[in-house]
Amino acid sequence: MTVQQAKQKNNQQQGKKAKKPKTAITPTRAENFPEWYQSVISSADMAENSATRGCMVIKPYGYAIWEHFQQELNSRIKKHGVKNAYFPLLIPLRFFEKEAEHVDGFAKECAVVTHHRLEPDSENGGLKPAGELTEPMIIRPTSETIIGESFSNWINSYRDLPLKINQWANVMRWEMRPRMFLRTSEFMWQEGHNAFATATEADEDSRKMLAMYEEFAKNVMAIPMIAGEKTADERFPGAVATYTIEAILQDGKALQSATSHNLGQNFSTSANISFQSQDGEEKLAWTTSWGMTSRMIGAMIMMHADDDGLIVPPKVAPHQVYIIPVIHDDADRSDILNYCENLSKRLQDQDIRVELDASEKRTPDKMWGCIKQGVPLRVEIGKREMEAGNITHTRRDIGRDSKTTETVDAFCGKVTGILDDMQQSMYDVAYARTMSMIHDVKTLDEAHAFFADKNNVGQVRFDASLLQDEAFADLMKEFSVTPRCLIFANEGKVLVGRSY
RNA sequence: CGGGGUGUGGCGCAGUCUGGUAGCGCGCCUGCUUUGGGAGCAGGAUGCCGGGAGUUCGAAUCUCUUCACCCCGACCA
Repeated sequence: MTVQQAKQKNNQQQGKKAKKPKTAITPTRAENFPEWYQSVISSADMAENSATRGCMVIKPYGYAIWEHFQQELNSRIKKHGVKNAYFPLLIPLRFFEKEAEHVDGFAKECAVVTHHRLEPDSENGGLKPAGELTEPMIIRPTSETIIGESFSNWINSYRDLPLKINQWANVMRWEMRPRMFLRTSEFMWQEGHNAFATATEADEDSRKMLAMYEEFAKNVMAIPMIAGEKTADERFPGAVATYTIEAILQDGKALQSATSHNLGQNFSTSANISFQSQDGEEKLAWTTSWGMTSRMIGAMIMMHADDDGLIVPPKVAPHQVYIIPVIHDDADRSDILNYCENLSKRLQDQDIRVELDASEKRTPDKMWGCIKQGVPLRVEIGKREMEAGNITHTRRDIGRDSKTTETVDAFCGKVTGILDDMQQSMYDVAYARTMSMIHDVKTLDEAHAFFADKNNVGQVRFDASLLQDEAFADLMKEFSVTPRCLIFANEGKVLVGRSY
């Protein structure tokens, strides 16, 4: 049975019992998508808003997902010959001022550090800033300028190129409208910065890193992406070209999920990243930068989660298998727990991330907790299973229709396969939905008609030449849609729609 | 930063118009019965009603002022 069929069947069954099936998350996606999103996060215990304005606390379960994410992405980055390093959080204002377009793009959202000391404030009994800095610092919104400073020191000869450096870091952009994972004032990411001797190499590199992100999104996060190039208006400030992968979420809005920029010689000019070429000539390097952020966790939620909460792709799931002992009679407790322990060890030996819930919580609470946290495989073990040498397991993405009871040996033999199937199936479902949300139109009138009908969700795709049409500006304004990208896979076509 | 909304036990809300002992549901704790898709009964704990200033004999309630969060725009990974 496919996931769609299973879900359909599930819905039909629930439909018979009650008009409105009980869901773990309220409101449902259909009722209120933004609130549903928040509720999924808190129900899964992933993160919460912090006392610090615009910032969030990533709780252990959410952070564990991020750690698997990092691990997978980091190994891919290294395979591209990139080395990790770390640069300062604070950037002297004068470095930041060097690249004019860059300043225009980020100035409005920079946090500025102006003092280096606190002293008692006699007026209110608290503390006040003192020790004004001779030169203000900004908290990095991105690090092109400060890394450029280092690159100008590190790069002297064509022999020093290419130079490929990545850092895992937090950055700060003073956001007006924060949303957990999607847009917070402080967020975590990796930012790669590469330098080359030629323009061709730089452009190839920025496309290659985008392809890496696309592959990562597909195979690790099970998220299909629309890869393409940003239009000039949507470009990174200071870039010659910006390449992007866009996810189309369940509500039809697009989410820019990672970007890779060909910076040309803009930053090497302002930071003076120059080298002596083979023929002894002084030349400016060609640089790229590329980043993917904790926003991707938000994409994962909005792509995969359902009205019962989170569904985590097995590749990044903190617990891939969750074992719930079902204990009726205290006399069986230690036997059942031992049985569960044995299974847990066998799964660990297969490098499966397994969690055994031996807590005092009631069984149904454990089950719903497991569902809301989106654990891929739930295993229930009671006296019945134990005595028959069995276990019962259920896949999170399919639900109760996937409930299977079989022997421990049979399960251990195929658990890896089940997880792989689920990973693939999550992608397939997401891919089908993404494609169903892209609507081809021939004219701007057709696009207008599409967005004017409130029943329509998704994005439109049309000939990129229409972007020059005056009516396009009106379309953008009326429906707050923007060109998401010039689609690589559909040459000459642009994707247009609402976005986060 | 503009327009709208909301701040009341851990969470969700009522009470505010018309000032007069702070309430409900869920959760939490204790006990018993339960336990395979959100258990039942009984008892119990938890609030400077977002902060500050006023008006008043008296303020969750009226006035002013601040702060935070949510939704819609503009901006953005």
